[in-house]
Amino acid sequence: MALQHAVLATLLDHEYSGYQLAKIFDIGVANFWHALPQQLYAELGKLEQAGLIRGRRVIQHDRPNKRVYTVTELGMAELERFTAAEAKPSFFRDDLLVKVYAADRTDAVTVMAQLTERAEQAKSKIALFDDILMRLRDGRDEQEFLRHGSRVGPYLTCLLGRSLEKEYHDWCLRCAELLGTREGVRDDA
Amino acid sequence: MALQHAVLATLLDHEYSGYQLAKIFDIGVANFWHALPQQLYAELGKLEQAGLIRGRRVIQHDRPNKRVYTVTELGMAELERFTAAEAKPSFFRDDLLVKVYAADRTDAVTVMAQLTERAEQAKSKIALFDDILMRLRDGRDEQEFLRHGSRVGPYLTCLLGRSLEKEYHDWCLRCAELLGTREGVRDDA
DNA sequence: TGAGATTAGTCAACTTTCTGACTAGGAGGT
DNA sequence: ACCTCCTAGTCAGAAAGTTGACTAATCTCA
Repeated sequence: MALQHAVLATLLDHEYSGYQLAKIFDIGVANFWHALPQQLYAELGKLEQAGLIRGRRVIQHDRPNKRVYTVTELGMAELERFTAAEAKPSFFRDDLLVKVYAADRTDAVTVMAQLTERAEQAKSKIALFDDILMRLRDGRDEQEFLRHGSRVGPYLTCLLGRSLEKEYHDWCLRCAELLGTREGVRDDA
Repeated sequence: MALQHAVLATLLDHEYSGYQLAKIFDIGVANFWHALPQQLYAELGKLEQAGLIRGRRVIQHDRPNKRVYTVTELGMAELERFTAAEAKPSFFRDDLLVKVYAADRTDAVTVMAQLTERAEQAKSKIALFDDILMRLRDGRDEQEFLRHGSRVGPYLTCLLGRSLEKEYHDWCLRCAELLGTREGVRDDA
């Protein structure tokens, strides 16, 4: 179970409330994990009970009060234990891939449409990553920042997210085009 | 739930037994999905009950008998329905990313070791993909095969798998090197 | 002849994740 | 005054995925 560790890692930079975490894990800006609000609230409860994070009530006057969390010493120790432990094999799951796999037996035209749409989404995600990367660099040169910046972890994971999204984008367009030419061929027959 | 559809898509090319599917979904040669044997046997049971696949007992003399499955008309209809329906957002989960995210607060040396090891794994996975791609092409030129081959779906998903693995590989090495130079910097201090 | 690997499949218990409905206060517009 | 959106969080139940132990036949090698 590593949602726990993903939460701990996120809380390294900032104190966040469940609601804020929910947004981070929802859009997947964090990019390496995804979770629903309900899961996060539950996880925060368990983490606090276990003493890995500490919650603090924040009174707000313009909106409902909230509870924000920070990582404790124990939490840091747990993160270190996790880092040293063997990683579970990563996995990637995607409906669209299943559709492409079957595309020449189902409906290639529908799949093409979904591929081009997904390419668009990938494009805006790349733009979002570029935005985040720029903000993390905060004016510094990338080489300089990576060598001497104090917190490069989030930058590195963002770089990977961007690369993968770029590959995915190009692949979508290539597939869509290809399925198009094949459809064309079939129409001739 | 799309394990169901991943199974249907896999059975398009061949009839397979639960045991064979388990191996395909285990190593993730299928690459777009992963599942344990227990899940697959359960899923095959449900799919057959629902009439989406049909099982056939195969008597073997050199080893235990088995039951192999093929997609029915109803199953094809379901795949088409799935193809037309909206795709769930894809996701990618990875312990190593969580570790890198936190690396400059935990143990960069351990993470570096894991990055180089993972790079090696990515390399052999790429080799495996190249192998599969070559077998799918079966001597034909890629352009030619993609334009006129009868079954390009599996080839296309394999191409994506290869691209993503390549990016992941390069990123691992880049991160490991970078964390190394930073560690060096810290040692000087 | 016997041990160990491979093929083939099953059962039960558990954890994790997802679906959907719900409370509650304040902000902003009409 | 009302309606809707946003912030903040909770609860219950179902589905999906994981862990671990188990049966049973056949093949290989010593």
